[in-house]
Amino acid sequence: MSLRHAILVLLQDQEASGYDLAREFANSIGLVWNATHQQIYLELGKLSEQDMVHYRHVPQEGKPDKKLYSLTEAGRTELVRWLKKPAGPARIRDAFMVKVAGGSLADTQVLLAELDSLAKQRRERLATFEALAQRLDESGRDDNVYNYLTVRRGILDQRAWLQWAEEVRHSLEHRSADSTAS
Amino acid sequence: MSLRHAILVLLQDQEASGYDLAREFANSIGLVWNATHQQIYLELGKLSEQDMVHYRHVPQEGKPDKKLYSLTEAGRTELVRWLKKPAGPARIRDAFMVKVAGGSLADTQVLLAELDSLAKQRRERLATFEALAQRLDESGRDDNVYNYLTVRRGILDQRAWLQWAEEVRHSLEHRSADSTAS
DNA sequence: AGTGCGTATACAACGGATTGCGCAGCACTT
DNA sequence: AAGTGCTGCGCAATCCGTTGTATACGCACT
Repeated sequence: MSLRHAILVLLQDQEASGYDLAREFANSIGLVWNATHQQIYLELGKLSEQDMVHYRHVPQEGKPDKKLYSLTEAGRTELVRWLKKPAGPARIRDAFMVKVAGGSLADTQVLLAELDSLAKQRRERLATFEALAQRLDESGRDDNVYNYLTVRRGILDQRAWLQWAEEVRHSLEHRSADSTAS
Repeated sequence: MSLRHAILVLLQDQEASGYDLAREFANSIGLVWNATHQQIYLELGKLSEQDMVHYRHVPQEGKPDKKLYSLTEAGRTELVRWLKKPAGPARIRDAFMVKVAGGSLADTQVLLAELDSLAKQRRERLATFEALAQRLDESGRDDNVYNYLTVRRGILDQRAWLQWAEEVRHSLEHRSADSTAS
């Protein structure tokens, strides 16, 4: 149970709407913790009931009204409490990796095609993160060290994946060349 | 819904008990897909009802009896079907990363201690994977390319994390030196 | 006029996942 | 003699998460 804490962390710097949070989860933080808007709205509702967050209603023109959430004292206290206790191990669900593990039954061409498509997404993400890192580096590095470190993690992650993808491609192409030749 | 497929992949090579699978999920595959024994037993039950897997009861001496599961034809067909359709995006839940992102509210010493403990685990895992990779490399590389690639992923992942950890340590130590000096 | 996209919020239903508990025997240590 | 840890299986409750659906307005495109 800790989508709540991810939300509290995001609200720590600035107030945000559910929609804003959803966008952040889809981008930067999404690499490390993901959530859909339904989940976020639900959790914001719960947090609000428990007085961890507070919102003000902001009418808008041309756009639907929104609710801007911010941390309450109780929310900040809860966040500090959570930060102190050890985090659980990281969990991942990478379906593509499972497919590679079961690769002997798969069609190599299909796997290669999927690999390319995933690699493309990763490269785009890498570019986004690198641009972001540079911007953070140029402005005050000290104020947002934590932000910077988060982005660095994203960069290293993408690079590691892409390097692995090269190895996979090499092995698979080798294999497919074999089977084509036979 | 695809713990089922991870299980089918594991059963593809060899028959295994629920307990065996749980160990595999805790180790090698665990980096990419995790599951507890309760989940595994439940899923094996469902798979068995649907005739995707089949088990034989094996009495043992000195240990509890066990059920050794293996794929049926239907299970293999389902696996092949699943391998063809594109995998969803990888999902992660890394609580420690969330903590780093919210680091400005955290106690630097606590974070550093946790970083060390996680780094230790990662280093151990890295050693295990590297040993495994070497063994696979020495025996026939071609038979278990897929297995080898899975392990490679684990290695690259650990290395990327450890590199990131170095960056984090550097930043945090810098910070803590500042605050100690002031 | 109709279609699709972006902003913004929300409910309902189902299924997947975690947590807590329980049983059972053997081996090894303290 | 009691405690700890490993092998092995399983149920029940609850919570988390996904998917589907809904509403509402403005803007741009065809």
